[in-house]
Amino acid sequence: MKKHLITSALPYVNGLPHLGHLIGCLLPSDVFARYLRSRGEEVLYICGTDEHGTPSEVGAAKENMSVEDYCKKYHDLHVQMYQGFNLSFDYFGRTSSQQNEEIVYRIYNELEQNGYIAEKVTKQVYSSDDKRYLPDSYVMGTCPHCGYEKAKGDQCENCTKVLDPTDLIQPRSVISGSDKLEIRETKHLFLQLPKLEKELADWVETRKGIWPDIAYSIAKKWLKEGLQERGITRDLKWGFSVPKEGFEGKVFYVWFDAPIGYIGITKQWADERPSERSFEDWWLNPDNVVHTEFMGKDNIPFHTITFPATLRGTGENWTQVSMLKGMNYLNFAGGKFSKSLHRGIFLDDAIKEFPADYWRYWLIANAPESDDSNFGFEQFAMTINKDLNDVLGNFINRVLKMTTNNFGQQIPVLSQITSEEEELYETLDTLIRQYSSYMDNLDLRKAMATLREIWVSGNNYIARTEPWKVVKTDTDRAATILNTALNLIRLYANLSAPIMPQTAKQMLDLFEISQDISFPDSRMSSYLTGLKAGTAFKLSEPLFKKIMPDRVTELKAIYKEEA
RNA sequence: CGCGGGGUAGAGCAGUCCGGUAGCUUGUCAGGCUCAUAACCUGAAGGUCGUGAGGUUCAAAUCCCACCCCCGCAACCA
Repeated sequence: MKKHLITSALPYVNGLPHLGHLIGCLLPSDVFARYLRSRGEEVLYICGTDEHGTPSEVGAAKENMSVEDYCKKYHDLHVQMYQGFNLSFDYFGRTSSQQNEEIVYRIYNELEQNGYIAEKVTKQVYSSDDKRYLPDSYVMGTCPHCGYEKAKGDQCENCTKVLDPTDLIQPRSVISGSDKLEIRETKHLFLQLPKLEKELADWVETRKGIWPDIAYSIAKKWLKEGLQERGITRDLKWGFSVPKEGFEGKVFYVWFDAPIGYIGITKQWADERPSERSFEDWWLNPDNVVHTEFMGKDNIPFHTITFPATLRGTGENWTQVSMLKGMNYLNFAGGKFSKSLHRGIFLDDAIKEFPADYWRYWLIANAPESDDSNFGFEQFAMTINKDLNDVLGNFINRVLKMTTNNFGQQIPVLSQITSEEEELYETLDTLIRQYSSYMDNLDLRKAMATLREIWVSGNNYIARTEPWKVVKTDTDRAATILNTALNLIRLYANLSAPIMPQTAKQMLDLFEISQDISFPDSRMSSYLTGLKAGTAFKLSEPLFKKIMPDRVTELKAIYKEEA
């Protein structure tokens, strides 16, 4: 059996993550990791903060900290928030780690030896007041086409024309506002993507029908337009220094070392227990590892083209991505979430308002898979109230109470199975097959619709069999129905656990025996008799609380969601 | 003529690849039930599938053509 390597795109360390980051890659990858573990698969789930680059340097300067301290501070905040949402990383590392540096140098040296690295002199904007080179988007000025005064050096937001920093009238630094800019010539290293194009195109072709359309078509687009050589170094201080003569004072570009970070972070994980773990087992073992990557759509080119090309160029037999899930964007009140404007719902606020599982369920059930989707508190409340509270929560509550009132707090005896139960088994066997097939294919919204149907089938069963009536005339029959219904709670816990780990645990904890999460691998006819008669259970508060209309109004005001 | 995604009941979406009486959730209305959290179960109404009295076809949401609208991306923004 192949083992599963799962990676989530690495969130940039600068600033705090919001719901868009959560649904873009972190949460779906966690759900998939938990799902595979529940099926007994061997899983290594890796993530971490992406730390190098200009935004970190600028952010640190703003907060008057060293870049090292700044990154550490925000890395820790990320960790704290992801714990709050129960993300089950096997390791959450950092791209600035010494292990990542080792891997970056190893890969760079191999690329160099194989002739995939070239030197090239480029022109860069240098700001003498900031004492640094400026990336194109850090240069601001008046657009020569439309006169917009806040055009950036890569593109004018107003007229959308693509610009070069030298096109701008009255250019100035975004960081300091200084206009003391000059164009300097500077030497950089470039990865020769064109040399790898043919090989890459053949490989991408084999991914047709396996990757989602959005990923395949973006990769094809780049290949169709022809790959260009790509700079992999920058004139910055914060990063891994370039180990080559004449490149002193320069560092590798963040987009070169960030994806390599998946490997570097795996090595961080392995180095904790070197006697039993090795990163080679996962990253230099393509025949035995299935690698699934999760990312937002903006990241797709880097995961389908540049990173695979980088690995291929080394000549080593790296584990390549097999499955790839690219997500569209989650919008808020019709617009984008924004870190810089603090627009939207950030994770620290989200967790204060509602339990993590509310967010996890809503986000997965409404994941932006085929198109950008929108977050709104009204929709959120509706889904939580209906699906979680009414359908699932109420089912558990009615079954527990009815049983308690008639048989006490223990599972009653299962006697004669009837056609009602057989019909239920059959319905569930079909739905569970469907559910697992959607999960295997990472069709998250469809999987959630099916999970909901599975919950509904329990209410349906109770409505058809009417145990509250039957108990007056036929105690054995009522006991059988409630025994089955209580077993459904255990089923629901195990099926829902990848999405709602905390709630699932609460559900299993109702029964006073220790149980681990595991996906039902047998048919319902035997699975739904798994909890034995006589097993004690607890009564608890309802698992979910409704979100009332006045609360929705309040939330919309606090988070500035326009109607 | 830059590229990609999307435009299907009030809202949110599936169906489009491989043409064949338009489906799901929510909301609305009616009925059932009264074990449970004003919950649950069943049924009904609601759509000329962005536009084109466009093309192909016995048949188009689905294939072809033209156009319109929304969102995202455009390699130095992660």
